[in-house]
Amino acid sequence: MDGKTKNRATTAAPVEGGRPTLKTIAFMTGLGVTTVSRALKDAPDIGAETKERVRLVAKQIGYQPNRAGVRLRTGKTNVISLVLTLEEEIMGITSPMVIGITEILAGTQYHLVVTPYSSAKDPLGPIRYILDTGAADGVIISRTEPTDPRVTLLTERHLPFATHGRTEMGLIHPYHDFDNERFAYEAVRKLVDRGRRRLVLLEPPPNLTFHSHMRTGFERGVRDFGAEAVSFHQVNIDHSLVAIRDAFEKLMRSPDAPDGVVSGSGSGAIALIAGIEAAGKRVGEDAEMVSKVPSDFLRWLRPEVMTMYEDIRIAGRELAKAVIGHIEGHPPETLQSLSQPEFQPPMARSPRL
Amino acid sequence: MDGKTKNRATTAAPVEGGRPTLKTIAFMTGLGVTTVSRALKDAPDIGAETKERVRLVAKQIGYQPNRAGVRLRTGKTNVISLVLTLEEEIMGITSPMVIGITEILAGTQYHLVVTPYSSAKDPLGPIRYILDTGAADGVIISRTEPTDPRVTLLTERHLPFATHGRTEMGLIHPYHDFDNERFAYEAVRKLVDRGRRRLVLLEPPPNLTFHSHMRTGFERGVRDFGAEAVSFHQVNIDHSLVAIRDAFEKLMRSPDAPDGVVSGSGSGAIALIAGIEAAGKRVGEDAEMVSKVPSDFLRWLRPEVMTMYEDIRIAGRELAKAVIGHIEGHPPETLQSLSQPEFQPPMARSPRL
DNA sequence: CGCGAAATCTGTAACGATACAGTAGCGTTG
DNA sequence: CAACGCTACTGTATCGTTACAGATTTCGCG
Repeated sequence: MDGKTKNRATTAAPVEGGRPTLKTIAFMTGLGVTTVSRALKDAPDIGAETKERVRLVAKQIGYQPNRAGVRLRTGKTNVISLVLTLEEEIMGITSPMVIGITEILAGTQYHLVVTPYSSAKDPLGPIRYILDTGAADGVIISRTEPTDPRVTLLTERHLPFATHGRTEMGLIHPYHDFDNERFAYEAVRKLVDRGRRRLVLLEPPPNLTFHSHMRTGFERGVRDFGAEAVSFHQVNIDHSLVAIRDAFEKLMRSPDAPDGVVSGSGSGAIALIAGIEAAGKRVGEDAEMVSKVPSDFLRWLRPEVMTMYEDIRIAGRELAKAVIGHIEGHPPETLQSLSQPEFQPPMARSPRL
Repeated sequence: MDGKTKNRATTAAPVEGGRPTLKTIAFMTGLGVTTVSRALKDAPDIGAETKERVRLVAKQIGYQPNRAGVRLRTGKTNVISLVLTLEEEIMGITSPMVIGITEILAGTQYHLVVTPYSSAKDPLGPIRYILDTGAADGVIISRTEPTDPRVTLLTERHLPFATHGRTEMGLIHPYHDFDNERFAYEAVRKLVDRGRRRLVLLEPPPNLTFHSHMRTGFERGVRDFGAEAVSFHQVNIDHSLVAIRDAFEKLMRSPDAPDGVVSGSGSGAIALIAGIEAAGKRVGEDAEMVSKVPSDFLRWLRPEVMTMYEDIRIAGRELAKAVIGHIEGHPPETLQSLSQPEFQPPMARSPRL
């Protein structure tokens, strides 16, 4: 047919109707597939005008690279995996976490895949799966432990990740954390300011890193502000609400009963309140309470409890930014963040009523 | 070298160390790549013994098909996409939903990808994206509307999906729903049983299908049990807690004040309680309340509120099963489920204290 | 005028899987 | 015994992309 035009776009006109590929653009521009590919990546050996032309056509026809093609060829999955325990949390912190992560990923080519693992018996399972199958370019993990085998494994195998919570392995890696030490310290200050002296802490489970953070803050506060720590290790925030309530009711009925409580979780606080009331006492009178919360229900329903808000959505955002930074090769020490607790102001009453 | 053995496994010995592929198995068994592929899918034209041998080797070396390879060749993504609004819900129903879905997917080859869309302005955005890029084999959507353009689009384009909530388009499709009509009806019964007569409903936003379900149940209850409906349409469960509280406080201060409340959401209930109390009245005395809840916080903190539990985790499971069923070609009418409300028993007090 | 370098562009092979169109071997049948 | 059909297996092409190793053209410069 046309003997003049070099037979570019190798085989023939691409089948119409389907989704556009590099071949489509190659055909439309009269360029080679390789050129188009390189033009779209802004490679240095492609002419400026050509790049412009390719970009224009690509945008016009709504070209989007085929993820499977890229993944097969390069190994890049463009996937971030959020690894979760199925058992995780009564009071969904997963919700805002997922939302926060996707907010960041929405501006990128990354997709979020949720990878669960059942029961604490095999936390390495999903990590191994991701490593073995190359399922993701980066991983976000939570419930971080001081010596966390997942962190070890991911580091060894050079898979980028970010942890919600810190580790204590002398290993610098991306993380986001809430300053739980500071929270507990300030909580104690608040209670002492209000005349409370005999304090208890409903602590995180001992295996997680922020257990010691919170304990440290609590104990430092108790020392600095001249209070007294009442022992309460029978339960932690991972226990059922019923277990927490029962244990705390018992404590409140005993001669050791505290007059101030710091709760490491919002749902734990609910159980503590129930325990106090089951013992026939009143929150805000017989005992005052400060709790870390992921929402503001408690503030609405029990304004007498002082709360510090931990914004999980922001945590999700920070974690997403951190993994991506890690993937892009930024040094891990620049990918760490710690968010500071702030007391929530008392509930605003509507001014106009 | 060995002239006798036919040169099977086409090129040469696969590079060691990497992850096993069909080629690896082909090399190990001395079969062709095609044979291995077909053996693993239990194709009828492969000998029983050969299949056995291939399966054994595959299991031994931990073969897992490369998702990108499959996806590129067949178009099957093995992905289910959960489409969410970023703004969605204060009280995370996303958490248990995600958990429920992954519980089901864990037993399959499917991965869960969370695809968000910002603001209600473009609910079709993510759907189009998935359709255009072939990003998933199936989709789960929520906040379903009576005439839902997403459902129309997905149906037209034959992409399997399941909706959380029903539609009213004369179109049979997979869904899971909570029986909100029944909930409201039974809620009214409960209130009337306790001597309440002037009732209000805090309703879902009018654009969602379950708005009319809940209203219908409410109104039918009001008729059947001889109560009276007090108008309260200024706000719905999508409004801010502050807005709900203020509106309800106003109502409670007016001569029209109701003595019974049905709340379509747990967080809404919290705002209603605040409204009642802001008006100087008491929940359980001046007005009684029944609420649908996704957790049991309310029961712990405000046992005077009667609650019906909607198990979102189960919804997640049902939806996952439904999409997969749809993908596998089961008729949609067999992929519909409706979960029945149940009153929650009053909080169990610990017997041993 | 010839030659090398620079600037652009290109074809081929490969990633791992599968659809498709075979082929080889063997027993049956007229 | 030729033709046929069946069983069991195989090679090739292909999905969309990119790495790599050219190829072509232009231009400066001796």
